[in-house]
Amino acid sequence: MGVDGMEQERIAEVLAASFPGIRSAELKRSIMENGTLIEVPEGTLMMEMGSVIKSIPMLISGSIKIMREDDDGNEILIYYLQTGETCAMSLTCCMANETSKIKAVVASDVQMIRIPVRFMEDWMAYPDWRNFVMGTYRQRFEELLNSFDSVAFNNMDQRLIEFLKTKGELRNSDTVNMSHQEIATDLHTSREVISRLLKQMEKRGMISLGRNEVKLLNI
Amino acid sequence: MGVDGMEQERIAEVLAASFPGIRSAELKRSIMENGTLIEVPEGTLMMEMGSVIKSIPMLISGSIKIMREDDDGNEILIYYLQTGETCAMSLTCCMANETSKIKAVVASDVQMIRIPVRFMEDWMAYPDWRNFVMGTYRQRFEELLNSFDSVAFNNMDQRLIEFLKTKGELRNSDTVNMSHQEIATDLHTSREVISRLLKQMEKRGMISLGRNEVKLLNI
DNA sequence: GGACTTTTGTGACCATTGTCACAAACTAAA
DNA sequence: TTTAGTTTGTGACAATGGTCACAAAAGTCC
Repeated sequence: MGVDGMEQERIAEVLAASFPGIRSAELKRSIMENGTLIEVPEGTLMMEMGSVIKSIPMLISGSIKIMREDDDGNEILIYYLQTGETCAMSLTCCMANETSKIKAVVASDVQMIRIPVRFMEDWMAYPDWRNFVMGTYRQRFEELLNSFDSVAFNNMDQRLIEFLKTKGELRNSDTVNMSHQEIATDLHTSREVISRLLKQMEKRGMISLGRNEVKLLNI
Repeated sequence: MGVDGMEQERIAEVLAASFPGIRSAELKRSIMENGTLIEVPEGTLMMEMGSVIKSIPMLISGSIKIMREDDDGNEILIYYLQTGETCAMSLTCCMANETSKIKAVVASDVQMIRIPVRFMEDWMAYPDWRNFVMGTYRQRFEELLNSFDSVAFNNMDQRLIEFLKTKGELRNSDTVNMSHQEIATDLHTSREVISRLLKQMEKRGMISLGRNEVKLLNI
């Protein structure tokens, strides 16, 4: 068994660990044969708005930041993709041959299986794959709804609290290592607003501040 | 051939007219046998947040307003469903046995085929149905993204212009018959803000105003 | 240590939106 | 035609957030 064989074995392992819903032996084999296991370092731009989508990522570890951009270059965070998830945009766009409506950047070093889009159609015949795809849609739709809510109904202070909480949970840590400017960009506001709000929160004992660091205390 | 037979014939007709993507004879027959043709008058509350979804609507005529509500009863318009479309929420939720995350109200008298959710799983075996479902998802996701954009990046004046344009296109008319209060509710702002902005737009010759009426001129 | 860059803190001010108050215009019903 | 309810117009003011300006603090590189 050569290098390919070893890679296929590894794919089988990570599939079982990260995508437990995919059980059909035949589907697994097809994923093993046609998917590629790749690693992508933090900061890599994986997808730009308007770019054509040629492959579907199945995330094994790390996280990917999904953002929306407008014509003037303003951007705002929509949500993060994590282990066991995939990109809703990839799934639909490749079926309709549409271009991406979002931008994706690796938020922390990623391991993933990359699937060429041409298999999508065929694999829809497998109930496991259909459920995976439909489940992905449901989750993404719900997360997008939540982000929509947040922007529509909440003030910046509430949005900032939500953001810090989510970041903490995502990294499984009570420290968020970002500059005020980075946070401001994700929330699509200005650095000054974030600095002011963080200072307020510190005074109330909710967090403690350091350079490139927010420690979550009573949030 | 009794009443049922006549209803089935009507369903066959409207299917062909409004859902041209569904071609499989077998699938069509199943829809005819298991769907019900119903009419729902304007203003009917079709779905509340948190309610359990038991059927999928396939829209033949009219339109349905899809809204999001927060805990304090604030609400905001997400988008409208029209002929040939269906509700993304229904599709996913019924598969995952989840409750609705949105509220749906009939915006103008609706004719639709109602499908009990239990057929969803079976019908996914038909490529026509899968494509219909995936296409629905893509459209809904994109529209939700657009609404998100609008709230995230645009001021109220731009959002109001977009809203009026969309309303006009939807009803295929250059007159929007709504009170300022109704418009304000859809955009989740206050009546005064809308009154002021509309007055400005009238001064600039973009619209003309009447009681419960906005005429679109140079918008 | 000194020069430079990055990050944070903050005051001042403006624009947009939300809120309150009240009047005027219009409609419908008695 | 009163009367009551609905819709619209508008001024005043508050709250939030965006922008500008500038300084202080913390890190980096030599």
